[in-house]
Amino acid sequence: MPRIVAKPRALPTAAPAARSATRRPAGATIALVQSNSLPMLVQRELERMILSGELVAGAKLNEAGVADSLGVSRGPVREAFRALEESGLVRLEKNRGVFVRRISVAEADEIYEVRAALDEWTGRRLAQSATPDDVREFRGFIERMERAAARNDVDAYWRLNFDFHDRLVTLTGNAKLLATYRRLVNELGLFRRQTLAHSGTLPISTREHREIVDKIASGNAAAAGRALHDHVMASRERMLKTHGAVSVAGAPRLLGVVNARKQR
Amino acid sequence: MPRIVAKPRALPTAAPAARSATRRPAGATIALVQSNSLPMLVQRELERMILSGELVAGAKLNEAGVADSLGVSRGPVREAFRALEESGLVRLEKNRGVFVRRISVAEADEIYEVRAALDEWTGRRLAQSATPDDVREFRGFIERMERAAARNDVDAYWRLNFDFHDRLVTLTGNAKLLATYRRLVNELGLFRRQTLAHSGTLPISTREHREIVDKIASGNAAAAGRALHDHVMASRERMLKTHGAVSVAGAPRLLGVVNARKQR
DNA sequence: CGATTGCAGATTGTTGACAATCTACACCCC
DNA sequence: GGGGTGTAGATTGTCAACAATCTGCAATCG
Repeated sequence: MPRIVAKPRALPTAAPAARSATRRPAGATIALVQSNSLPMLVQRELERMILSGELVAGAKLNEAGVADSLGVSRGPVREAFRALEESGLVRLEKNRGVFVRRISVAEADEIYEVRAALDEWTGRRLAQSATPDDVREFRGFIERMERAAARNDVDAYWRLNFDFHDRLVTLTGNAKLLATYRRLVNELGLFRRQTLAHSGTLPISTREHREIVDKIASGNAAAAGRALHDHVMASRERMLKTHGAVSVAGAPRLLGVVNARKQR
Repeated sequence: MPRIVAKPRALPTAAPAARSATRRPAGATIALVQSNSLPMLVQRELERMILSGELVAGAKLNEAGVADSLGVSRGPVREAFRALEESGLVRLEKNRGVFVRRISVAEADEIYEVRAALDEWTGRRLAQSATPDDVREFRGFIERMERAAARNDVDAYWRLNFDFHDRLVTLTGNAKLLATYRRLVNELGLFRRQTLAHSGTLPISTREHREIVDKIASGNAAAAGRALHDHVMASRERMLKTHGAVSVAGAPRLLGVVNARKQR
């Protein structure tokens, strides 16, 4: 198993500043150090590392190692680990260590279903509350996604897709929904071995996106909700296909789930 | 503000057992002490105290105090605090302390909306996957709820209602959905100043519950989803009413939310 | 008399050290 | 030679002490 060392200068520019505390750069960040404790900083840095793929799923996180590389002691690191465990990004095994969580196909499948439910609600809400400006912004996203798809830039497409969906949920104005949604997407991020990697599916995804925005713009709540729901479930199907899992036969939406109990 | 002291013998029966570790009762729990670290125990105990109302919203939690009363040092307590913060039950203020979170009406409102989305999905799924045994179990719940309502036992009713809904989500077989649902309900629990307190609404709630089970039993996914969605939104309305908040005029379902943006 | 400043006590943030546990490797016995 | 056993090293769990920060009160000055 690969011993995790983490970049030596991951956070050292921030840590000393927080420690000396007496002298701060200038009239700069006054309330910034207020809300940022050491455990918070460590948590955020580890989260960044995990979500960026710098720390792969299954990797072991060494307490002392992380503490050293970040220039803090083990206490704050342990606190950060607890928070990350609760947010679902790492798994704690008593006396064994902490590991970046590995999401199984079955679990990813579950997450997709929950996401579909949240996104359907998002679509319904936006169909009623979205302003013309909002719609213009969404169309801007789609335009950029089309350009990215045209030049087969999967990375850029992925990022735009991420931002597009995040923005949709944000504009519902429901902070709790956004927090819930982001937690799920983060966990799903642990799983993405480039699900929509092969650029063949990009045009399909783009068409679905356009459908979503059109339905939102039309003000038809039910239709917009259905469009978003189906889009997420279609993504789920694409995921299942690329992972060779036996997809439930039939239509992707609420069919063929007779023995759902089994998937525990 | 009331200084929290917590019951002196809150956990001491468990703590020493975990510490001496050499001698365990009998051939009893071998793998139990394996998975239960001190921070986990503290977290669970504090969670229980908060959800049971033993610690009221807004109360300050003293690190040393909690550590003393639970017979551990401050380290595990701090780790438990971090986990509880991430799960949304407490709020950490740097250099000020940790406080049991206080949920505003606006936030509770948001949570109800997210819950409605999840419950709608739950209803749809159960309409397709629930077995006759499941339906019988649900009807059992309703029967008991009716009896509790008949004798105006609001506490018993509340507990049954809680278990009923939890069981619904559990039987979908989607663990991630269940975890997400419970997190939201926990946070909502911080808010319950007996929303359905006055027993007048009990018959209404019961009628809605029967509707839900009937629709699930009928196998009509869309109708079951709608029944659960509407039930949650009706609960939301009852909550808003008892808190004197200005409920959005009009039908409770997806109407009159023209300026949703403002509720941030 | 009101506002500000300084101080004392209490509380939180962080650290390093010690104890318990696990892992891996070498050794021994059959 | 194979399987079990014991020990050394490394890693995690827990703790107590030190440093930094905050809160409340009292004294002082305008």
